Amino acid sequence: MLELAILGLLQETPMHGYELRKELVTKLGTFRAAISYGTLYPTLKRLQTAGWITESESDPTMIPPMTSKRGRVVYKITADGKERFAELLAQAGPETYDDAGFGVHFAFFSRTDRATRLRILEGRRRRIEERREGLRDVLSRAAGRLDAYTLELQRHGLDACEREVRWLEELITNERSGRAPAGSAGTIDIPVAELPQEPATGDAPPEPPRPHLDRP
Amino acid sequence: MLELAILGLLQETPMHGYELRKELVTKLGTFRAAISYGTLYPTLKRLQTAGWITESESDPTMIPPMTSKRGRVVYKITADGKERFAELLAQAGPETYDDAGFGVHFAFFSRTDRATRLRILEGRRRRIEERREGLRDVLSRAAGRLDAYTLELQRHGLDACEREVRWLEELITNERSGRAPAGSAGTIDIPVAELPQEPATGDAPPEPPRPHLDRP
DNA sequence: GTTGCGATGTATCGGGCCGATACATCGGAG
DNA sequence: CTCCGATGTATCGGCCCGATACATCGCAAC
Repeated sequence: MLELAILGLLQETPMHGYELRKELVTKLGTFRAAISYGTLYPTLKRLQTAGWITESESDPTMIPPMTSKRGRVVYKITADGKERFAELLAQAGPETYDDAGFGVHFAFFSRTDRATRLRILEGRRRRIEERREGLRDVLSRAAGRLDAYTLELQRHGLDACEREVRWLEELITNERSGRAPAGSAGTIDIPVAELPQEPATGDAPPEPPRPHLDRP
Repeated sequence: MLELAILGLLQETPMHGYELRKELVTKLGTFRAAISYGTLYPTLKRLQTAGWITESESDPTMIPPMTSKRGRVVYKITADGKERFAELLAQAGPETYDDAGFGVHFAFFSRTDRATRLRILEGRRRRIEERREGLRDVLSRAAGRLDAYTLELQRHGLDACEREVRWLEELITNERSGRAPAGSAGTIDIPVAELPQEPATGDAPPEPPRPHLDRP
């Protein structure tokens, strides 16, 4: 999970740990609270051992407008790492559909082919629908067994589920009709040379037309 | 966290692991996915070592209509355990306000005094408001830096935050005016003898009048 | 000037929790 | 009679978190 996120961010540009964490927070905001350094550094070490990334001392190719004055340990993705990233992006297991996993995958949707995007969106919907059915069961069957507060909690959970299903449905419809989400912005403003643009599983490249999505 | 949940459920009635897990799932549904046995059993062992609960072989005082035919290891809360539960219920640290922690505390609100309920509700609101502000920052400041999908993810997260804040606000208002939540049901239908009704921190007992809460 | 503080930056440790896995038993359907 | 699904207890490896400990830089206050 974190592996995918790190590989994805390092594919945009090399970074050191601190920057990485900040990017992780802003990009995966809601679904993944903070990402502790106690997770980040061991993971970086793991990725290094596996050969997906390399470590280099404060390289001078740093973009000047970046806040970091003098990087200590800069991490950079390797060719193998890019392969690994593509592999992780395309595959969708059960962990792809839980809150954290879905969030990470979704955050990289602009680099995922449409078929995979649809597969993930539908898998996530299925998952949430199951949760929703469970809550409906509790609310109808066990209504008398539970106190008012517990019921209110379930109701709130049910509400959130229904809302997410509707959101997913909208996204799925848009995908099918070949539109990107609401987006006021386009792709990422990084040197294209960084991205070899390997066609993941042979599909049209992401970021199609993109009109708008009716949201109140 | 799990400690509080287990103690709370065992205060209602003695149970064995399997039952405990099922109750855990239905009562804490949304906020806490499944609770693996790989978590449950070690925790039970820990609680036992600490002296909060005791283990007894298949006791005959089992309620017949219960699904379990023949309990193997039945766990029962001790007097110390009840004290511990009250202590955990009343105290509110930072972990009380994350998703899991809040869910567990909320699920036991009918056994929490009003002052504590308000404290927790407000703490949670504060937490979500911070998350919301973070998302607003990202959406306004970093709008051009992120791709359409990432933006959509943030928007959805922001939406969920705003909704939860409104929900909390409603609950807080209700608490202040001495009402329970929407609830169509009252308290739990367990023998009152099980609950010594110790006044946690000296406050009026929960479950006041309870009219309704206007939800669409 | 120097002192001290907040942001930047790297790293480890203990512990909670999860998913996978392995068993064993019981009631009932085929 | 046999197999299957629900019930039931338990462990293991591994991810991830919070707390903690350092060290350095730029800057503002005194």
